[in-house]
Amino acid sequence: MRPLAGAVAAVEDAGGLVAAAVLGNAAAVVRGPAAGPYAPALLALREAPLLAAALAALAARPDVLLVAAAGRDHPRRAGLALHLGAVLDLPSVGVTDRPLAARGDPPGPARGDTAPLLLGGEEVARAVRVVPGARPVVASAGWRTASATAADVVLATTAGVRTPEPLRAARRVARLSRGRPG
DNA sequence: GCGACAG
DNA sequence: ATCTTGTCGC
Repeated sequence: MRPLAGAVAAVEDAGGLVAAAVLGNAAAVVRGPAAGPYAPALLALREAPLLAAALAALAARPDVLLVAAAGRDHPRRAGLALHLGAVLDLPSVGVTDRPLAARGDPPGPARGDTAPLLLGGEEVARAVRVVPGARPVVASAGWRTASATAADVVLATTAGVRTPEPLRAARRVARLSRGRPG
């Protein structure tokens, strides 16, 4: 799994979003209206269309897609990260600050320590300690990926900062093109 | 004041 | 998500 892509959406204004996707040095940005209002567990209905467009605008396809949203850690086991992977037919991983529906004990204090996050007795994500002393990150299993893989990807794309590099890059691109004409 | 459920 | 203030560590 070499090429890793990251995708995030930022708020442009009331009802408007800017979606950014990055793959190595390449980046794609798409701006447009949100497909719907924000509602917990229904994020895909709001951001999936624009994110899919941004990812489709990328010249190459990644081996794994990282999305700033939940994957299988979702009431219906189908968060935005899962939707995007399915629609684009790409293995995907979800990364969030906190679990949406899954529950579990916190991971150990050392970088690399992980703890399972369960939903109905099934492990759907893993709490990952990326930075010692900082809150763990949630690595959610996505489209065709297991939570262990999600945790591996998160650790492989981070060093001293909690957020995976592909997502940081995408967020930066999105914010830079926000608030401008075009 | 209470609770808090991705972004 | 986004904004802002304040504190801490390197």
